[in-house]
Amino acid sequence: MSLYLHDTASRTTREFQPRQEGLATLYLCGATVQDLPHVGHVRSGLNFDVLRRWLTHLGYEVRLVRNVTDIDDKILAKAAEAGRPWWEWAATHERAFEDAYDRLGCLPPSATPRATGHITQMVELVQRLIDRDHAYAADGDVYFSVPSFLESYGRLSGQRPEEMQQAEEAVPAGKRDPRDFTLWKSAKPGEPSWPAPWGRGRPGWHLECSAMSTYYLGEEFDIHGGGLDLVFPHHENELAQSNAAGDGFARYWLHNSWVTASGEKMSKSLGNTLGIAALLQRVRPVELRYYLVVPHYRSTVEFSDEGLDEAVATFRRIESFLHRVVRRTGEVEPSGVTEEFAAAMNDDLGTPQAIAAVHNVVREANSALDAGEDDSAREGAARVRAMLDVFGLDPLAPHWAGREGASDEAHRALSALVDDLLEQRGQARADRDFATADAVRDRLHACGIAVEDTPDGPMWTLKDG
RNA sequence: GGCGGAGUGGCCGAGUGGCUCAGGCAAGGGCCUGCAAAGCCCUGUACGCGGGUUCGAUUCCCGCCUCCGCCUCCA
Repeated sequence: MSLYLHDTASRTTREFQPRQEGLATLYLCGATVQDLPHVGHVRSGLNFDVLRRWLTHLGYEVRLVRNVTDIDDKILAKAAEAGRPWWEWAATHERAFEDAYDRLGCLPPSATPRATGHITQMVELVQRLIDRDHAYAADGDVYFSVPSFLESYGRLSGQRPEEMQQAEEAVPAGKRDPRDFTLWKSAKPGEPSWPAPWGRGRPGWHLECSAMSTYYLGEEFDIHGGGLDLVFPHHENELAQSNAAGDGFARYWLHNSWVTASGEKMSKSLGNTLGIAALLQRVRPVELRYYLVVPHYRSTVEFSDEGLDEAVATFRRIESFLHRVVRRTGEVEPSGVTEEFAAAMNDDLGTPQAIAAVHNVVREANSALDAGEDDSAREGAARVRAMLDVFGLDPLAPHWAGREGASDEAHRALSALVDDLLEQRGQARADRDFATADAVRDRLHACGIAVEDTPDGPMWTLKDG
């Protein structure tokens, strides 16, 4: 059973065959660090984090490079507007993105290269394109010549070059063809610039990804990922410039769909974005991750509070199952995933079916637990942990366990107090003094502590939200 | 105008030419429980509209409607 992935370029689901046995190389278009991250940005990072985890599970060594675009028009404009240095603006937002990825449990990529750190590689690439007559300099700007590469331009996005609508009104003087795109922008007064054979300037948007992906992963690598909105023009242009320069470039193109709000794509320009920080006031990071990671990566997620609440309830069902097993029978280590789960994941990352497989195990193991079949319940829990780990959602994994805020000392103190109260309640129950017993429970509840009676005795948890 | 995606039971969301058509949430009934919670069991006659192909279509084909995206910065 092998992995199949939907490749945007061929519009088919193809068997994944890495360039090199046992090694999977991935390049993911990360953020332009011009603003704070919203759910949509993070979904992309999360979707590819799950792919990376699945590839790892399948035994691949994974090299994942996720870039940081830290120089572009909007960064310069927004920084100027705020009266801050552009590099500080970029660094500030880069940290916000890193923090969001980390809180949501994304494994760190192998590298997170910045555009500004790879000007040399970009200049080299532009020179190669000029040498091959696929690019030309005009007044310090350098453009990629689309007509010079017509035979395959448009292949990725399915656009025909002759059908492309032109933004005629804004065609710069130096462009020979309106479809040509900028590789290098000549320096403007007050803007950052770097030296180049055509004069000082800064890179165009698409250039960095071609330069950095091949620098880290080789002239041909396995998977190039990003949001669906990058297919055109960003990825089309990357592909064109890399192929034109003679590089094989990406062998599979994967694109995640986006998060919408009220039916519309969430984007900065529409102003309908949902910030990560605000959402994490409402739900725990692991719960937000569940919400974003379970829908298929190529399906649109229509964000809704109800949907988020449902995800929270569903995740807690799985989580409380694991806690029940551990409490009853002791620590459980992850074992393997079920066949149903693996089959779903191998079919273009069928996360919805895969999570259904998890639920099936949870239900059966819950029954086993009720029936006192501890071994069977433990086996289920071990599988559930393994499967959740592929989603980055194992509540017992170090990343999530013990992250609930309280320090160990505070937790110990609280635990002692609560246990004391629960003992009083237990005595009252034994005396069939239920008024007192319920009063204790109500009191704890008012303090934010939920108490549940189980066959193994009372269990308490901190309520959140 | 060009290219692409989507419309499934109260809701979210898979999937398939017919056989009981995932899973979750919500709802109702039951078991368990002092109560509550959790858990387990049972309950849903769905596939945008109109044609066609077929013994049989939600699933294939044609047309239509609606929504969304890309073609300009965008995860």
